[in-house]
Amino acid sequence: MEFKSSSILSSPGVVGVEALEGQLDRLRKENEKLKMMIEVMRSHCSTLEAQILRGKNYFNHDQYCSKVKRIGNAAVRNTKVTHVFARAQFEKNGLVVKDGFQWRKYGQKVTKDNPYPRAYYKCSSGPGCPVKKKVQGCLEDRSIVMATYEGVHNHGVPTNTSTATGVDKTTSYSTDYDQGLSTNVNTSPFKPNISTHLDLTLSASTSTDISTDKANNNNNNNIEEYIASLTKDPSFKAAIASAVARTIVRQ
DNA sequence: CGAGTTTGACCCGCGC
DNA sequence: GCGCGGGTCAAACTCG
Repeated sequence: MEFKSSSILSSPGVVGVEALEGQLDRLRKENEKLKMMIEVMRSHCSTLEAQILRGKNYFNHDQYCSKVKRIGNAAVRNTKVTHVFARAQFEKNGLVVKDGFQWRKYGQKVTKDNPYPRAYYKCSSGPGCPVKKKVQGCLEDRSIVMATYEGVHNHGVPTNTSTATGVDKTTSYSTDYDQGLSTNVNTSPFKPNISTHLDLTLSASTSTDISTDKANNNNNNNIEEYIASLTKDPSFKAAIASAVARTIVRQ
């Protein structure tokens, strides 16, 4: 995108108050156009973010809940069910949602409406822990997965996380896990306290610690991913093209 | 050798 | 009643 402000200001031979007022007026108009473009971008960012958070396919929370109810598993009905949208981390074993617990995989299925396999895990952090977890990738963005937790841990969060496999050594996982993540199936999983534990949204504002280099890198990665996801959106491109076209027409 | 993963088979509930 | 699909089991396999 080409901005003419600098060229206007630096153009030789422009003298006098009228000329400066003319420049100021043009700059104001230019500023208005840029504001409008920012507004368009903001509205599309909100739309896109809502789509990602509400979800398509299994990321449509209502559809997912109705599906869970339709399955009608008694065990599921009687236990606490939590749906968590999380940014997955690629490891040698595939997509991993790092939540501080140790999980043992006991099955994998390819479901009808999603080509990415759904993995089934049991908590192995504590003896006889009844908690199960299902993890399935998103159709449109493999870096995002939906994890479904069933049940309540009969033990605390493992303290020696450095020895556990699939454990995020950088995550300080407190005992408010259940309060923060174990929401009922009918409640929204998009609570602010969730996003402080898991990197659930694309918003850079969810970062809780920007004081370290690592956090800054994560922030930059988030912004890059955000930009990448925006540029993939055809409606976003159309909006930008429309705004640019209007700017050209008005000049 | 033990712990974890993979994967095909089986079970069970639901919709038609 | 039957077929479909999700969830679980368990034997085989892998890895440290």
